[in-house]
Amino acid sequence: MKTKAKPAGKRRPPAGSDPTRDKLLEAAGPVFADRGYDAATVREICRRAGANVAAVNYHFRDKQGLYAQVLLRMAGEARIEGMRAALDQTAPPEEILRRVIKARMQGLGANRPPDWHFRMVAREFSRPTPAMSRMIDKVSRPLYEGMLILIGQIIRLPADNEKTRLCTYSVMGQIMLYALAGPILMKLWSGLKMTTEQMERIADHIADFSLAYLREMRDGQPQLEHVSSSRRS
Amino acid sequence: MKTKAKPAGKRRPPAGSDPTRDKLLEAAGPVFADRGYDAATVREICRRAGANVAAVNYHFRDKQGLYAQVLLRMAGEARIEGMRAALDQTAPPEEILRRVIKARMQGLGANRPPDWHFRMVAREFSRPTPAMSRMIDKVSRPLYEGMLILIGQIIRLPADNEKTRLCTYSVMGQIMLYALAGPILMKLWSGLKMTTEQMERIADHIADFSLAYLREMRDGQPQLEHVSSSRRS
DNA sequence: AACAGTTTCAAACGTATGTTTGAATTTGTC
DNA sequence: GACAAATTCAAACATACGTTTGAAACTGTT
Repeated sequence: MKTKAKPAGKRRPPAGSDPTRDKLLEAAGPVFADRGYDAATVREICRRAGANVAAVNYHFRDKQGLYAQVLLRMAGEARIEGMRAALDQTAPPEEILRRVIKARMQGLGANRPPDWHFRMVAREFSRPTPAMSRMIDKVSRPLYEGMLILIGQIIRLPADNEKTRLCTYSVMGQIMLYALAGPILMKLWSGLKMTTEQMERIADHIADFSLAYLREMRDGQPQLEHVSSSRRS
Repeated sequence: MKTKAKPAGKRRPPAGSDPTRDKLLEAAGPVFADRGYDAATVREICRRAGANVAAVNYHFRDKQGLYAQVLLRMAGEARIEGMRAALDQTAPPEEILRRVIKARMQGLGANRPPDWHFRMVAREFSRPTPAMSRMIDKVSRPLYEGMLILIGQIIRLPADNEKTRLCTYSVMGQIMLYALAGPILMKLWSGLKMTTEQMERIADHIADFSLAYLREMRDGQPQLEHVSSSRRS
């Protein structure tokens, strides 16, 4: 006999708020991010939420169900739609690259997700979970592939060329540093506030830093002669 | 009455090998990396090592002691001494930068640490542990600061200038992508084998990618006029 | 106020964990 | 082989975990 679940709700109007359920979701995010799914305990989550441990089963069926909702909620709050939109625009490739970088970095500015999002994503690198992997894959693979095409357009190489991939990784690495280790970088450099203006500046820096090389690649600068010849293959 | 610990050893000669202890350390690394300290269980580690659960207490006093030794061992196997050496060399700054990058990327090549090292480091971002933080700080802070000075020399700005920091982060981000997400990148791009030759090539790419911008900064290219004027302040 | 549906609660349940304990086994020295 | 130290073992211990359970409390409708 499975746990008594929350009924579909027929007698009461769909409640605009479900305070206990919301409090559980709020509390669960940071706990899962800190401790990972296995070591996160229902009791700790409920302690933080001010709820009874059975509430998890009532509202979410079980711990797994709570985790899934936390991920869903997190995906909904991810600030990367702007990258998608920027990639879809019609503009010179260099300009699109700048906009993509800006969109991403703006998602890390004043209105960035809470720190526990950073930690949750980092955890994915250490222990991929199916639920999390699906979420990240669904969100980030199209972006990755879009970037390959974009960088390829700028340097006039196919998207699957080694150089295109390496350049894409170089751009992504710069972005990911902030996306992944933002809070840590802020500790390392007290001047890093990740304000909206600062992230704007950083985005411009990353774009400029990257475009310096990408333009050389495109223009076949003398020091890149060997690459220039391999471009025809 | 605390756990009966492994004696200092007086009657037997210092054993060249301590098979159970070694097996525990071998087994513990991946388990701690996969599950984190809290969720990693002594029983799982002992199951993998083919040892009795009390062996952890006997050889390492407790779970914490085992973890500490795993970290120590891991630090010993870190392949970043080459970066330190390269930073200390006397050569043109650009050449040193290339060598530093090469040294680091070579540490990720054919003889790179086992995958669980990557996972262990990633976990540090999601949940810093004092022991791990000390280890990483001791190892990486001097490198970080050395890089700031080096980049500053190349672009002729002070080490604590914002631009110097941003450039340093841009270089580090590119490196860290492979250092942190190497195994994941290999899944994403089947052509990435992380062989010694390939990592050599990637290192050269990162150096070239970065130096394109750094040279512009140093030479005060026309599109960077505003930066050119702020260099005097 | 009665009623029925919903939500919360405390205790119980079955299972798991790190550590301790005392005995058995192993090992090296004489 | 005797002996003592070292190592391993299984069971016990105290604690903790996610889930279940039945009752109490709450809530909205009539």
